[in-house]
Amino acid sequence: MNKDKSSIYTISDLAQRFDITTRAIRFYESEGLLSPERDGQKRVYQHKDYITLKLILRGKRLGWSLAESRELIQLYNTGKNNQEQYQKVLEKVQDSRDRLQQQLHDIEIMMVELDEHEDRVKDAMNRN
Amino acid sequence: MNKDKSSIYTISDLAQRFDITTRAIRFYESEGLLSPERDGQKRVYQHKDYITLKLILRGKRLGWSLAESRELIQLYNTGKNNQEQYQKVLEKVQDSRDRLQQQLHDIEIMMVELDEHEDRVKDAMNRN
DNA sequence: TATTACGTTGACGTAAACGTCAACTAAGAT
DNA sequence: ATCTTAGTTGACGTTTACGTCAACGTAATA
Repeated sequence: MNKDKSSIYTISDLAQRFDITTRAIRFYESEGLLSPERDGQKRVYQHKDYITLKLILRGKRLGWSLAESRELIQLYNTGKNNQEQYQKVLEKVQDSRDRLQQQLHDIEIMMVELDEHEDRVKDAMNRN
Repeated sequence: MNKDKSSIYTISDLAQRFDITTRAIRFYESEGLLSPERDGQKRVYQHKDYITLKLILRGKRLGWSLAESRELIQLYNTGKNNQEQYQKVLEKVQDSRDRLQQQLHDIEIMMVELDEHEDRVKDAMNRN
């Protein structure tokens, strides 16, 4: 547990590392997902902010809205045993999982249908 | 291959079957994804339109834009061997597949972290 | 000291995919 | 003849997640 100097980031540090814009990071803050410290007027990000950003982007990949990710983040931030929040998040995770299941199914069908389509097209060509 | 009478739908028939609004269906048409026939001014949908709608919604579940789904639909509609279009669609399917892979990974991590969080919280409670 | 680089706060713009009226038409049912 | 019940075409509104200026502050550098 060493307080590494590298655990301090500027806003553009984070932007680079996550390949997002500083505008996005500021927006997440304005939406209550991040709350970095300040040095004067400048934002200073710590390791925990890095972690939070990782959560946000993971949520985005899963199709979560920022409001949804905010609930997850709040769950982690308050060290409390908020069963209600916890259940809500769990449900959301389950939803994502269900959606993934459906999508896997969709992909399968799409591949099959594309194959069939190719077969038909080639068949039609050979008939000439 | 019987031309079943049930393969004719009104716009609200389709809306019900797919649990979407008629507004959405008209919008898809205005975007060039559907082109139903008309009986006077009324839209009349056939089985092929039903199929197309299924494609659209499958695309949506996979996170495709309507423009992307339109390419897929055009591929199917022109019975031609459009290799270029075919490749583009194949790539898109592959993209979706890659995204799914990443999402599965994200879900796993999220579950683990939620578990860990719960453990920590309960641990803290037991220390009192 | 002037320039450059980076940061800040507004404020307005944007794209996608519809939602939500409003005003009108056409076909049956009463 | 009138009332419902769909359906139609605009047209404008809405949401989310930022993008894109503009105008300004600050700090290191030439």
